Amino acid sequence: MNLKNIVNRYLINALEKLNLTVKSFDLSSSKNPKFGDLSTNVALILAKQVRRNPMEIARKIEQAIPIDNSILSEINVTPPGFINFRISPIYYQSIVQQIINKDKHFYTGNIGKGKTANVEFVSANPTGPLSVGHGRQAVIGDTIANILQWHGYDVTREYYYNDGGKQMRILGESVAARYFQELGQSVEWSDDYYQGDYIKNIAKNIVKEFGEKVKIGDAIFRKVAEERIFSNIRNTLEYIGIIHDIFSNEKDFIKPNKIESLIESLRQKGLIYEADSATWYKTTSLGKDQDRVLIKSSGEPAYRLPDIIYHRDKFERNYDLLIDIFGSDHIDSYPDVVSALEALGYNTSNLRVLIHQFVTLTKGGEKVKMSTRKAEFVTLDELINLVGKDVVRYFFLMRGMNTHLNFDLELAQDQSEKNPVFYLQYAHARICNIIRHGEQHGITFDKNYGPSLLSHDAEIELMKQLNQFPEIMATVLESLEPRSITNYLQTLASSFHKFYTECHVITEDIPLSQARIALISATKNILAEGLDILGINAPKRM
RNA sequence: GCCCCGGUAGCUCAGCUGGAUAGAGCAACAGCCUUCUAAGCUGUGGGCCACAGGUUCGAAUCCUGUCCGGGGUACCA
Repeated sequence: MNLKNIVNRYLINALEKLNLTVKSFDLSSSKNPKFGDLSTNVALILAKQVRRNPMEIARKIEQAIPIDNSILSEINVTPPGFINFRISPIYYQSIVQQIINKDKHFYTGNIGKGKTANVEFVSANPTGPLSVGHGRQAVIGDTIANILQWHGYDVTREYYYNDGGKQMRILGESVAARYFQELGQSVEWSDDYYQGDYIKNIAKNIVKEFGEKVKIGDAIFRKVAEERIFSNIRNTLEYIGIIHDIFSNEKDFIKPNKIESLIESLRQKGLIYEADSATWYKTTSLGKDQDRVLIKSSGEPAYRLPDIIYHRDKFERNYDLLIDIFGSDHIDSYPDVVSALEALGYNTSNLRVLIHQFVTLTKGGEKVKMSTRKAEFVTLDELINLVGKDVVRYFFLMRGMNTHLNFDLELAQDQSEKNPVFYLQYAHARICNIIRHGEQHGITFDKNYGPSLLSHDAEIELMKQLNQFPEIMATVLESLEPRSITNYLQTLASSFHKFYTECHVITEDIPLSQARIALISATKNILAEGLDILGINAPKRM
């Protein structure tokens, strides 16, 4: 059981003894160590209810809590009515043992045990290489999947794409145009065409593989382009450690019978009408300011339609938790998908849609506009080559997904050398080095070490941080914001570096050395565990 | 117009399910390596938490309004 639960129980017992009831109260780590380790506002909340002085109530509660020296060393009350708990070093010392003994509490959660989850992310159509913008979503999605796995979920990583739409047609035409240019023929060039060099390369390859006799409108242009681009996308994803379990193709969801059945279901709810020879979804009756087209007058489905069918399919697959990760361009359309699913009778409370803001790229202070079609973008590959996989992942994870991430390319490399990710990795490598050093001097880990020898301020502080890990993981499962993990690992690493400068591990004092080896081993385990969740390497040497 | 996000140190950002003195990194300045990795540690300077109201014992955090910035608002996906 974790520390908070233990103290919480003390409080509840005390309240019962005093015949006090309260709906909810806060028990959290004290921001200022002066006040102890944990503080609660329960007396302040109660004061309002019973109309009495909060200090008076706090003192009563304080007296009703027994001091158990293995956990609590002190309780005190401070104005305006906080009750503060100081935790016994004995408790923190026991944390190190738990971590070393691989206590499950530190290595896995049980909330998702026996449950399934699906995380849909990236979902870029194969019209060009992944950009830096896609990278943010890719890394966030993969890490959220890791977080769910840590909590016991059986996670499916899914990539949804569309290779049948207008954009793909233009892609094929763009390649064809380059192909004929390559053969020295003059072709009509449209501004709509994709302009990146990768298009030229694909065209050159078609010349090489299929010769010079491919005709205008041949399906080969699009087919080869899609294959090439898709394999490139997969390589890029693999490059930063991401592997999807399922690739879902829109084609499988726009079959006539599926479309008809969906339209009919919605029509029965009075949400469908025809106008201007198109089929409309009456989003105004669901609070939107305008209705949306589901089937264009040409008879083709508009993109919302397959999205709805696709999501219905995911619901039918009966996951316990569905997560969609979209860029902010979806902000307006996903509520329509959700409302349609609700209208169809699905319980959307187990669907979580996470919207992240786009990456704003600047080059020497000037904004770089990103457009796949105009080939104005920086590819994810280029970025990874520039700064490395670990930095890319960390960079995208350390900021909240609601921030408009500002990324200056000229500073990217510069910043990477001072990047906080090295701070974490360095802590891990340093520990490995100390352990090696100990081995060279015949001082190794001994499970009969004396935990009570760990009593230096820097040691206590480090143990306190270790104790936080499961709690951080629990809050991240709620918020689905990986940045809490990066923030936590920073403070953990900081506590370790401080410990390192103040306490020598390998010394002539063998018992103390062994106790400290236990402490740094536990620290190493948690650092590695955290980095693993982030998909970042924990190096043994740097 | 409508919707979503943001506005915290010179810069990039934490902190935001309300708590006690607002933090980190970078940049600037001053220190610390004859013993485990200086990619580290210690210290100094730097803030009307955009602005104005409100709720509260208590607001950077919640509510309302204003201003500024980013994005979205297609019978493109």
